[in-house]
Amino acid sequence: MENRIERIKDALQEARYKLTPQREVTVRVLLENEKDHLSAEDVFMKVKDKYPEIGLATVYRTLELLSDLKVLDKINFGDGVSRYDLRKEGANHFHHHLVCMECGSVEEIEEDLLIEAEKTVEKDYNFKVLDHRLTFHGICKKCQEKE
Amino acid sequence: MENRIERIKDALQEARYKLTPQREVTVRVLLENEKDHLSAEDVFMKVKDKYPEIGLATVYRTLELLSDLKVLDKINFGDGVSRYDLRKEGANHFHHHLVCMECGSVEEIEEDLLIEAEKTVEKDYNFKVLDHRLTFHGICKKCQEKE
DNA sequence: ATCGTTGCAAAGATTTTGCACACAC
DNA sequence: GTGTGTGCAAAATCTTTGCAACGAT
Repeated sequence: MENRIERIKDALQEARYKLTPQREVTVRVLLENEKDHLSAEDVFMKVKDKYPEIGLATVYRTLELLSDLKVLDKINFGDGVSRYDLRKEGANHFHHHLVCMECGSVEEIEEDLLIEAEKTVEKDYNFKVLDHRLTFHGICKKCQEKE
Repeated sequence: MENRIERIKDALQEARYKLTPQREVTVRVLLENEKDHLSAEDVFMKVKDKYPEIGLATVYRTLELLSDLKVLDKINFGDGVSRYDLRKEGANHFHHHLVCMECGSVEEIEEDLLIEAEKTVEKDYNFKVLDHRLTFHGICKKCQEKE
């Protein structure tokens, strides 16, 4: 945990930004809720518990900054809000998501399912792949069992 | 073209909705700009050329309706707006996209790259896949040649 | 006459920006 | 001191909703 904060601090400093208290609290919230795909508003409320003086704009600015630095990925599951997802340590590909259409739960998959698909795209379409987004929509295990 | 409008009319009527003039103009605009991933505002402006009395709210309502009927897919490439994409005739999977990070162009891929990946997800994660979204981010052919 | 549909305007929700002040080096 | 970073409020953007009027059956 502290280790990962250090890495993020390094990433900020490399780009000449500081790890201010506000930014550190925001990062901690993201680390503590790594599986939850928080919206900016979600992050703001959780940060506010630990650091009540913070403003919403600062949270937005921090999230945008961390997205630019590729510490975070900004994702969108089709409801009106952007959500933020920490990039895994050393992961050079973005992980995939399974979104349940019944209960709305989101599961993450680390396994890279796209190795072949990327080769095809590079070869057949002359497109240089740098990143990808893959989301499956369907019914999760729990909701299948309910029926 | 007329053929496809008839099919969409059928889809509407099956769900007890009418193909009003406003809706028809909207559908025509979508068909004529099938490759362009228009935003609601884009659609509105193009519809307005043909049917100046239309209101923006009607366009939004039509787009939402057609999305519910699975005639359209609502997609989001990370800029602030939702875009709408006609589902291909008889396509039971959503096509994929190649988004160029240089010039912003969006290319479509019809080929299904996810057959194996879906099997993996169904088997290893017990997740029943009903649909998917796959977008590759990278550099398109043209922009690679420029460099 | 009923009921879905529309246009307009207003409201809502999310995100961004302007600006004066605070803080670190 | 210089310049980045912050908080607040206002603005901007995108989308949805309320409501009276319209139109087809």
